[in-house]
Amino acid sequence: MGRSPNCEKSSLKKGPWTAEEDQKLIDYIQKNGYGNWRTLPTNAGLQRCGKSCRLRWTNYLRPDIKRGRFSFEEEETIIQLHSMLGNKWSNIAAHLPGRTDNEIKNYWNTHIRKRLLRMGIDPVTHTPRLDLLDMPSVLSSSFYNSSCTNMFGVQSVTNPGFLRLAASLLSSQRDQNSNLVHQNHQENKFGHPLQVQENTQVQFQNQDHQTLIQDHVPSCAPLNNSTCVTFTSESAQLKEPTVDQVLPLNFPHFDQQTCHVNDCVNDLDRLIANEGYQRHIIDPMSSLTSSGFDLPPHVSNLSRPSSSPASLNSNSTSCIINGSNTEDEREISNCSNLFKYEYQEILDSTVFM
DNA sequence: AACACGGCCAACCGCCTGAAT
DNA sequence: CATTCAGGCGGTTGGCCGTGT
Repeated sequence: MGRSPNCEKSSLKKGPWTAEEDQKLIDYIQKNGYGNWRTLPTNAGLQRCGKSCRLRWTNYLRPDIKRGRFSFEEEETIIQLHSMLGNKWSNIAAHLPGRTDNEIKNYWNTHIRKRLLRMGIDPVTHTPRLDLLDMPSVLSSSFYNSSCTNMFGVQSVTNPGFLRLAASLLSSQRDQNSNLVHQNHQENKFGHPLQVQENTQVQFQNQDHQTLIQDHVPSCAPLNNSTCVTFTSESAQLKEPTVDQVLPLNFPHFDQQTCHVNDCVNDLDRLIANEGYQRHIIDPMSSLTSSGFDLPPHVSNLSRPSSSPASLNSNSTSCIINGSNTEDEREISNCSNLFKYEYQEILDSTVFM
């Protein structure tokens, strides 16, 4: 004979927990720990199944649970891990301290999954939804055959640039109501006042489906000298965003409030070593056109180096930047270099969006 | 003000695996 | 070794709540 049943008592309560029940459970676990869920309800004076107590504790009452909105970093982590692990919520939760598998699962189903679908990204495979693309033209293009197999091949599942783009776009959508940059004057880490241009609402609409992305695009520029990372919005009136409109707000290493690049050196090395980033930037326009790819209008806009944050030079790795001191120059240089790598990845991805 | 609708999320359900008996 | 269950997991549900009409 095996064990005797424990959770089949009809007298056991179900449904929402009361504050009194919560307190009983908390008090008991604080005194005795939670080694045996089977006997816990009886010992704690609860008319609940042990399983119910365990769920209540692990998903809600545990003191180390983090509440509130998911951060951009958490969202990006979820997307990246989900692309590798699938619906392994407990494994994903193991990488997000304070978050429960249930919470992550709920957040995925109610937020991320829906927005990925709206963006035309398959939430299961993390690739563009093939049913929404003009596949004959894509597959017949020499550009696809020569340059972008990573978008639909095996590598596409973990393509860091694409996943980052997806996370960034999700974040920008989420944050648009959060008034991220609504002050007219702010200071960066050097004490320079930042000029925040009037927010620009940009729409991005895919011709094949009704993806609509609204984005508030700030522009940060110190007012009093030439040391700057300027995010011009010269194409603010375009219907679709250019690279510099997409990146500054969503750039994962970039602190919008302070115009500070976080952990850029380590990240640069990591990106180059592990994620296939290159130390040079291609000339997007010539590369695409020479391979016979018919550039859609918004990609043409993306390809203009002059619209990039630090005057991306298509023929070299250098940027035209003026700085007032060493720290500023290093900061700006790191920032602009990071933008180069992102720029190329974003471009690769955006061609198919 | 009342109603309908949809989003959110805590809690439950059902299944699987390893351990206890 | 067979049986049974606890614990863990992913999927699903139902009630609450905010928003739009």
